[in-house]
Amino acid sequence: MKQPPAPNEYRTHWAGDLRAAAVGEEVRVAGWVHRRRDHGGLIFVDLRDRSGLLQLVFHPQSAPEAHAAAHDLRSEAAISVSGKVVARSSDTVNAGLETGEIELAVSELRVLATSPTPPFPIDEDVEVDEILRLRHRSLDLRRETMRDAIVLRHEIVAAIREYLSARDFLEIETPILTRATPEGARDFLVPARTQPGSFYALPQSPQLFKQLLMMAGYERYFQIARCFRDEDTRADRQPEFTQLDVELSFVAEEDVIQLTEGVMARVFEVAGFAVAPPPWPQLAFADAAVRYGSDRPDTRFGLEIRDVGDLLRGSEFKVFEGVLAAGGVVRALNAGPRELSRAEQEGLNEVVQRYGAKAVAPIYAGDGSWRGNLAKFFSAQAIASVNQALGAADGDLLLFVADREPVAAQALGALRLELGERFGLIDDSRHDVLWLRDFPMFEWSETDQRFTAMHHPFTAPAPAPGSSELDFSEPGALLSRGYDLVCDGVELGGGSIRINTPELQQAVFKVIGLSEAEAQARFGFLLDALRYGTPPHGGIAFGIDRIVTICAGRESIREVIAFPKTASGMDPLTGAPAPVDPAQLRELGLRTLA
RNA sequence: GGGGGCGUAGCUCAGUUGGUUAGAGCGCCGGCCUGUCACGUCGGAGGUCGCGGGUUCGAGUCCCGUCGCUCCCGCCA
Repeated sequence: MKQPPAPNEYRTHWAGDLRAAAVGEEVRVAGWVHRRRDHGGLIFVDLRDRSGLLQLVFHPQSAPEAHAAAHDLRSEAAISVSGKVVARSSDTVNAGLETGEIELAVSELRVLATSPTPPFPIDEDVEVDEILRLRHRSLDLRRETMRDAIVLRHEIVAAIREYLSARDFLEIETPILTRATPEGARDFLVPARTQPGSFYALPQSPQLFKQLLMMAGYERYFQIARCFRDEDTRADRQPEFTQLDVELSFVAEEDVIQLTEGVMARVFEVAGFAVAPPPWPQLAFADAAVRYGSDRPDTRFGLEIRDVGDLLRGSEFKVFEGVLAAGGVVRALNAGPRELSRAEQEGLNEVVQRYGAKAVAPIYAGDGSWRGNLAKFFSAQAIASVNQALGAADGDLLLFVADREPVAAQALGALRLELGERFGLIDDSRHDVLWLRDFPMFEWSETDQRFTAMHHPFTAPAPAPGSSELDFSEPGALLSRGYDLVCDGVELGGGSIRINTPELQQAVFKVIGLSEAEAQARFGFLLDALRYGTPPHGGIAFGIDRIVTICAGRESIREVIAFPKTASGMDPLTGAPAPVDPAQLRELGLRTLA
């Protein structure tokens, strides 16, 4: 701990902070019974507080009363003890314990509160059913791995606050009760008692408020902001999550990126997470889509994907030709010198089929030729050029997917990750950070039959590649002024330069099918504020939960959130969500459909 | 909404082709034990095999349904 505790009737020192320098001192410590070793004569108790563990010794002769009481101690009882710090003899030093050179010879024991046997072990790091852990979260949080994660989370957030505050950023709170947004994720709604039939929405992000703060002249804003999205969860997604929200005025992309690199380099430093010093590499979205089949590429290993459609065009292989004729793509990766069993190949098919691809076509590269039943369809020249593009050597396994572009890209991206993991190509001690840039501004949505903003509709558009003008007649070609930060295949955050004129904002709304009247109704307050000299501004938002997860080396975001929800959005601790009293509903002018 | 995995003692798990009284380790309870630190040692308790139904002489095991957890697809500006 950073400071000793203020001495009181329960403790004078943190148990885990005592060292050999304290030998001879009379101290009092408090905490929980971590483990007890009762020798009949001597009794040892490991006392745990937030600072760590300390061995207590109860001697039957020197402190008979305490010794007798210690015999009845059980795990997780809360106790306070006083005694003398003594040095351990050299043969009883425990090198595995920070306090292992000393121990406390207890003279007085006060049992402050007893505990029944906990439903799962607190003193060892075993896998326990998660719902049980969540139901008894106050016990689960006592476990060292959880405490480490929660402490790390605090240290990261504290470092962020310190770093940004020192650079003139103001932390400003924005509303939790706000207005539903038509774009984006499903909103959590809160019925308004004073206006039956009307609802607040919980914010999906403080996006519009932070832009208004830029319009208001606050120049540099940040917030550790809680956000809410009523969508299905994942290992890296919760219905409520915390983001670091940042916005700056009179800036362009490089300004935000440079600032962010400073913040995140500091975060990684605090977490002891080894990454290369900034500036970090930047990759265009279009390149990432081909080479990694992902907008959050894991660049810690190779197996890069190549587009080989043009090299193979005109072959006798009807599957590839059909896809190419329909405007699709043929892409491939070189899996190296591997032999696939039939079962393994079927497993790879399952991977790509999750993303809508039909199958993986495996071909074994020979010396200037191909083996396998597909080889006969291709000319020697096609084979040679594909071998060259994939760097194929004799015996290498080449995996092809032919499909519509997004399907083939995603499928091969997933295949690449699967192989990287299966072949053990990912070095866990290495961490790669990079920026993704040059995203498309709009995506065509088949379900809605309209364009949607790929980032969000307040992002400033950029001209299509090769053009210098914003041409809204071809929205699909426009790029955005957005940027994402990716680490080890995880999207840690993303942001953009924003639109700063009402005309441009209206033009973007129009592309996504929002009429002027609708735009006025939904975002009138934004369009109005935009008129009054809005500075060029931009910012970024980071998933705090994801940052802590990756820094702590955990598998799930739930491991770094004190009170998370299950995959179905339930909280086993409180039982939320739960039915409410009919009187409450009446007051809100609501009734349930039963 | 869809697909995969899982559900057996307090915890983590095993349980063969459907066949006697469902097992192990840890934990828990009791005895012994003065240098342990995953203490040791002797003894003991502890089970609605998630729930419901079905097939069968017989179901932890097979079938149907259902609930829960989890991973993924869709979704997540």
